[in-house]
Amino acid sequence: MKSNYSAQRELIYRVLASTTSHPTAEWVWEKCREQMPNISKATVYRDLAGLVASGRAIEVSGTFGSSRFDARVQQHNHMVCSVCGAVEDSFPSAELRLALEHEAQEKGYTGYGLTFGGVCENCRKKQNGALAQQ
Amino acid sequence: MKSNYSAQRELIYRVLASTTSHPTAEWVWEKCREQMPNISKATVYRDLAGLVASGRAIEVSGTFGSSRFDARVQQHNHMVCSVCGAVEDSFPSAELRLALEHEAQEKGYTGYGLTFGGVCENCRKKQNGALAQQ
DNA sequence: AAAAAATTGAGAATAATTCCTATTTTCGTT
DNA sequence: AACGAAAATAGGAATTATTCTCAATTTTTT
Repeated sequence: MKSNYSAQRELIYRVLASTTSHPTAEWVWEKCREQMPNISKATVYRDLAGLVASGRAIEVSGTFGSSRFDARVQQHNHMVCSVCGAVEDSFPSAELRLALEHEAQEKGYTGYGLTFGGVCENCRKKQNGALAQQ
Repeated sequence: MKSNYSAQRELIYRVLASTTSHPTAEWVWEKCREQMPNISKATVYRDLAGLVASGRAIEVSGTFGSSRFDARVQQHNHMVCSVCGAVEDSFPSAELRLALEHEAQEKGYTGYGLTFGGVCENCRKKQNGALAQQ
């Protein structure tokens, strides 16, 4: 039975769960080292990614390798394909846009970025193909 | 009069504005080189940042140096301070949360990340202090 | 056209993250 | 409680993304 246990993984989770400060991987590593002096940085990165993949943690405003730019500054949202990383535009319903603007105004924020996760059409096709072959 | 002009800056903007593909800085650089073979990568990074700063472009789902993690996986949003980069939690109104979930379901998305931009309390205090001194 | 200011190119430097692989740990089986 | 296969780790090298430095060039002002 695959239990996925290791002392490192548990420590990393405990450290992350002990704070609400949205720490970086580096910070988690430093904290972990206080209790396990030669835990490797690679392990921290690997296990944090695993926690995210398994839904036990989230990555705030995920980066996808490099920054992406867009000259169309009118407000619109994005969808990042969780399979291939492609970024697509996503245009919100009027209802959603109003709710977002209302929230921002109410709380004194100056702007927002909304990024949905999903699977792009290309990858969806491939997945269906793969499923059909099994 | 500061016109902020340079042939490189204009080319970089034209290249960015010519696509809807949310390119990386690297991609913009490659495209620019087709027309200006020894434009420097540093210039592209610098000028893209300038375009973002001046509102002529946006950075999709902004990264702030390093990835940030959070073990509290219940849905909540974030606010990134545009002055110091601090990440705070932001809890949406019921209205907004419903609108977001509705949109995601409607479009077949699997999740979303909403990050507001703003100025955290700390920096707001400092700004006010700075203003008062002028 | 000269002086001043702003911007650039090129590569070095830094930062963040991933890769490599020999070694160690885990865990079901004996 | 030892065995062995599979999974995970440490540590450092490698890679990737981005920023920095500064002399040279371009643009703007005079």
